[in-house]
Amino acid sequence: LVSWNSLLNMYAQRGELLKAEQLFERMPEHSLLSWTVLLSAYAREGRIEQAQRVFETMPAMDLVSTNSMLAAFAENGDLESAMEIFDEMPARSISTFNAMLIAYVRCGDFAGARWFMEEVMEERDVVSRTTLLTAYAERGYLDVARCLFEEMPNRDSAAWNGMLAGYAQQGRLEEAVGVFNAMPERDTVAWTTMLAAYAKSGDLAQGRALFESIPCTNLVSWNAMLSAYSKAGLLAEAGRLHDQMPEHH
RNA sequence: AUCGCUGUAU
Repeated sequence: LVSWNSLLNMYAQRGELLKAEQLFERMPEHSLLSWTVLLSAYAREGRIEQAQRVFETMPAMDLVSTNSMLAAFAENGDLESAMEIFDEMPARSISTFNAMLIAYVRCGDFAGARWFMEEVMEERDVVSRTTLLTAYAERGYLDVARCLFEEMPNRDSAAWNGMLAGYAQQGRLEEAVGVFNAMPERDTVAWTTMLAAYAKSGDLAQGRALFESIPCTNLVSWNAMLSAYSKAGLLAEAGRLHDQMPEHH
């Protein structure tokens, strides 16, 4: 059953809904976990009604499955439905609270999000703070984002990447470079974000140089480089690069 | 002891 579930989860992660559905039906038995994976598969594709149907059909629910349903509403900006679930939960975890934070920021309710984090949540973690950080950064409140970043007791790669992306997306190349250089370690997300920052500023040469030095590329980093060329109208260069893309990407 | 839930890149 464990291996059925892992395969099911693999399809779910990739968004291969049909395969996930077929596998789910073919499985010899379903554990609570199988149901939860199916629910998340629908949620990830934005099929809220179907996720909800699974949620109602499931023979049992636990904290994780309820969190998944809550997260689905949250991602969709349905604060009301999210709250309804939240209020009725017999037990909550940090993921529960963090999902609620998403519900607030997806609604654009920043004051609500802050209030929730500071007054309602009994504990906050790096995920909670990064959620707020990126929400502010996306809206251009980079100084607020920076404050949240500075005040983090600990920063993981997503926190660093979130701050980096904030500057990158707002076209603040200098600050982006500053963050990038200050990072204790850089994963592919960080490299790709920095590449996108150069591309956005029109510095394709720097972008390309950076791209060449990425230790471990993936489809996203290739897409970033390719679309940088395309957007600049350098279709020939894009085509040349495209042909060099490794098969496994 | 990474089979499921929350934050970051195109």
